[in-house]
Amino acid sequence: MISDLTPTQFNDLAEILFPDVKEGVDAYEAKFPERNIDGAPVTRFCPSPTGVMHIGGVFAALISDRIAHAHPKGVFYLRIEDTDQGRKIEEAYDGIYSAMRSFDVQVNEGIDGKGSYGPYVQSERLDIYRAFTKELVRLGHAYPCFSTPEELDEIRKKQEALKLRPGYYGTWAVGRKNSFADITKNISEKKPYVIRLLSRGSDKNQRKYNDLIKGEITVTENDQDSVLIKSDGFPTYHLAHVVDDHLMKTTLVLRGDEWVSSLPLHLELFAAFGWSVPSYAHIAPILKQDGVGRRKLSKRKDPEAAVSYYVDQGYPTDAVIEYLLNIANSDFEPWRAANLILPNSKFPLRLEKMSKSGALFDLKKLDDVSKNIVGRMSADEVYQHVRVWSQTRDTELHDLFGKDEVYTRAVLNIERGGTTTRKDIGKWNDVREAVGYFFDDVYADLKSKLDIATTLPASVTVEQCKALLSEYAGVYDANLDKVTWFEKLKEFAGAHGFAKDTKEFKADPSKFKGSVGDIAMLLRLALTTKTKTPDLHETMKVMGVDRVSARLKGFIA
RNA sequence: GGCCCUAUCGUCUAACGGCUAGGACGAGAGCUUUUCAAGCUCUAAACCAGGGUUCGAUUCCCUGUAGGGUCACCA
Repeated sequence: MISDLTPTQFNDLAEILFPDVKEGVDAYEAKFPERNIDGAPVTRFCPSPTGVMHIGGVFAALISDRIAHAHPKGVFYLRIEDTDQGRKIEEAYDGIYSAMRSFDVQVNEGIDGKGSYGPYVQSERLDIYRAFTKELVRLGHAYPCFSTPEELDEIRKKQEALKLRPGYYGTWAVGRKNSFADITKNISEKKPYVIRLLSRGSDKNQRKYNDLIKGEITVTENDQDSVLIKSDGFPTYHLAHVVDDHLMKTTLVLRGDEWVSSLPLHLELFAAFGWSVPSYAHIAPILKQDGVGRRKLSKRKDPEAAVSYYVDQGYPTDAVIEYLLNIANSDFEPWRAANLILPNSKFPLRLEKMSKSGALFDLKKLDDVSKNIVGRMSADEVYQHVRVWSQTRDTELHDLFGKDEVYTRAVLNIERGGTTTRKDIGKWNDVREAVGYFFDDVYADLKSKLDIATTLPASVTVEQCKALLSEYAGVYDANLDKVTWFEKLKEFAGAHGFAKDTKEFKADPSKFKGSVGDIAMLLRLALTTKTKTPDLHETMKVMGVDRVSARLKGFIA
């Protein structure tokens, strides 16, 4: 005997518990008909507004989006799960919406007022949950439970003492034993209560379930009378998930694999309602190395867990997306190499190729992916991105880039657009370091800290260097092509006792003050204050003869 | 602890039961008409352990070990 209550009593109970629920479940079923989408997948992303957006959330959203949109009529929607009134944070709602907008996932419903299967925020669906819970009570699948937290605690302690499985199940589910009279009395006395599932399952029954990522998994039947409606009237995740995904016609539930263990409960709930069950795909979490062990990327401990980190650092969204795609399906990289110009949305993502266990987040790899993406961008694209990024994050750089647009674009265009790709910029945060010296104010600042003697060949004095620089300023001709320019530079080197080429120098270093490479390095350092810069010839060309001349002569006081 | 899941270079991973276990990032060495980057060449680097099935096991099965998840009126 599962419950002492008769069907009639359950029916009465439903009315007593939910007297105000007028809209029957049939009305809701009629309101949300099957979608006319030719069997296309319907997926969703369901974050809770409890803090900053997590990179793992973007990962789940990305995969859900790509799987749905592999089909022309596929639907991917956003649903906000704010049933925990204690943990919710008002700002988090906007954080979710803006993250969805800035990472280019295509959200069809649940954002910007789109979609006709809403509301897409759970706190606005309370009447729906009440109607369906009423139905569950009426069917004898749920009951009110008046057990206090203290009583539940006591039950658990007894179970622990007896080395039994903890939980509210079977004979331990004392709320099941309440008579109809007890229940009505408690209600009339306004005792607080929750609504629990009246589970018909047994932990002795196991069966196989095919998860689209994990493959075949063993599920043990649920036998816990889990809470469906909390005492504050809000549903738990479990009830809300089942009702919403049924009503919104979800065909594939993609979620973190921490949910695998509650799959039996969800299966029982779908069965209790008599509904078909969606497919499930449980995603392994993104991990972080922590000492010897590894753990989930944590919002509190790891700055890179928050999506805002990538936006603030100035990673192009495509870089983050492609890195994540690569974690999802490792054959993304070869695909990208073979399809250089296709948007990554064309990549055929496969759930069954996803890893069953969590991957360690690798910032180095992200940087590499990002450098390749930035390297493929045109100077104009880089310019635009930096302008937008720097506006709120580096106003000095923003002003610098705004001052002389033509010059700045020329700077960014060095060694770009040809067959080679520069890989010195991976994120907009790198730009200041990479090209700042092109701007006179930044150069002046850097020069004041520069000790030109540090990289000199031992054979030359600082004064001789300064003289060389000054003299070269007089002979530099900005109109020469690269080959001729370098020929002239070699002659210049030779005229001052330096070897014209490296081999000659290496053959007998004692014969020279240095090689043409040393002259080039001296020029580079004087012009840029850096030892690592793009091609010197192009750099000088972009700087222009006046600037080059001024900088080279600037070392003589 | 119970239950579930996972296990290949440092990292992400590939390999119908069958060649010297492949690639990428990272590390190291080298090449080049100037530095760095890029590019090219090369090097080091892995099948968790033990049984079984099999002509043959990284792959299938069992056990162990390790790691992860979960056991809430949180999601």
